Amino acid sequence: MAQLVKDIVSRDVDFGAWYTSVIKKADLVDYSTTKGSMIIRPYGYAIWEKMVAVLDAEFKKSGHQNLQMPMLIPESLLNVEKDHVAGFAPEVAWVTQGGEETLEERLCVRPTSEVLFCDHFKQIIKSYRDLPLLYNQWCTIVRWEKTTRPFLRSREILWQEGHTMHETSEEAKQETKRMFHIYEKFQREYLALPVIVGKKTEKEKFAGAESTYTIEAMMYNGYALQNGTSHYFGQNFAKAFGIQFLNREQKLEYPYQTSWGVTTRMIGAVIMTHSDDYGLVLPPKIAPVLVNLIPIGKDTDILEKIQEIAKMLRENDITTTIDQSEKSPGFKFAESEVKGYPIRLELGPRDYENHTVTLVRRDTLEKVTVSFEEIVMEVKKLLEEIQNHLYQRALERRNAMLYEAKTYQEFKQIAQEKPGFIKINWCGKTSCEEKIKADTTLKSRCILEDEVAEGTCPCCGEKALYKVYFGKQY
RNA sequence: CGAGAAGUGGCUCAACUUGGUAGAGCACUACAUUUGGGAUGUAGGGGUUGCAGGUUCAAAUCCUGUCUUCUCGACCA
Repeated sequence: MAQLVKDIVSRDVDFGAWYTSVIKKADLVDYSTTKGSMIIRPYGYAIWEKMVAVLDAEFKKSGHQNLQMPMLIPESLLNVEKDHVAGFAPEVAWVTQGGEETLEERLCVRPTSEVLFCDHFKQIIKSYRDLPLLYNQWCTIVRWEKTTRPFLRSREILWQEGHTMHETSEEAKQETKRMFHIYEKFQREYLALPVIVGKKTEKEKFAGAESTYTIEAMMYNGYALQNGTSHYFGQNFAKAFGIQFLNREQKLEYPYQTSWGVTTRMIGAVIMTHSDDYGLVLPPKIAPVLVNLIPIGKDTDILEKIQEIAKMLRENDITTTIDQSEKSPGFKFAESEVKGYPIRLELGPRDYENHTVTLVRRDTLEKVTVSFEEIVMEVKKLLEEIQNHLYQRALERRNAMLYEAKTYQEFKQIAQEKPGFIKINWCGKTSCEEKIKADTTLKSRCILEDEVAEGTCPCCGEKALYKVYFGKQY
């Protein structure tokens, strides 16, 4: 049986310490000398590259083009849309000096690029023929967060931000939905994350947006993680920036806008959802290396055979790594678990004699013995099983932490006793959200658009308008 | 940003209370023996104690400031 890894605290004992020990032991990140700026190590960055490859292809398939905008925003430009600046002002970093000279106008390091895009859109949008404009950029942004945690909340954030402009509000709204569907599908199919998609309340929506859709994931400890957003801006920014186009009726009109983004936080979500006390667990579809081959003993025949097997796997598009270090087998097994390779392949003298290898799947740590001929087939089958099993396991765990409360008393009791999300009928008033926050520290996650509210709001007793999930968040 | 805790080789910690030449285990390097769940022996390299200042004949140890990390709030992808 597998042995617990030294220095990894159990996730049931101290979830926070467990998380940081897993990402450190698996060599995903390192702390840098400035608070909130993490070093993403090659193995961690490789996971991000897998995610980027899939999403970028999806964006391009749906007609988006990549570009690169500046990193600095003049203060006057940030100030153009008042809700936007009010929302972001508390967390922007400012450049006030260039070389030895104090700048006449402060420049803010982009916390998001809406205003930069708008400033540019103003120059390039003239006619309905210029629309829709579907842009995306992969970049880093800076938000001066108070509390930081690798992947989940950093000051320098690696992300993707899509910015689009449309002729009609209907088209822009469709774009908003199309993109959160892409996110939802990606997270379900690739990251094996069961997510809840819904609309943010007025209180929680993006600064300057008309509506914000959110992808809410639930971590192992029942905490929520906002794992992607898609905003509909209507004409708010277009009006503030004076972006107009000549429409099909020969009249000047303000275009309709969206933006949407996901970040390296997704890596944190994957870890906090799937990993365990043995270390990292990665869904095969985003694992940088699928099979870790471990030769046992120094027999040349075994080493040659394992090279041959690795080659065979690679020829079948299965990424591999061979652990040829001098470490003992036990060490290699444990290390393989820490790193979260979906499958470990062991080949020792006993196996070699029988023309078999031992395959160990990371999610369940179950072992199977297969003949040389069956390796590729069995590995493919296992990878698929692991991917599905991770999703199913996460789904069951999450569903077991979904609650519904009818009365405020019941709500408070669940909030106090059980981690997870609590669904209630809600009146729609911010004051009730604030009261709930003050009483329980829970915040609204999202409004469930497909569900119809019934009865009254348990908080104030007025007629309920929405079904809403509440939960604690990272 | 508020409350609390902690920073000593890469990691985990000791020495701090009561100032007096920084120590251990793991990791690392070399060689040998080992190899189916974190091997063993021998030899070796590596720190001036987060950073800055102060007190003192003398500071890891006492004082002040500051930075970073962790926990809990507030803020947030």
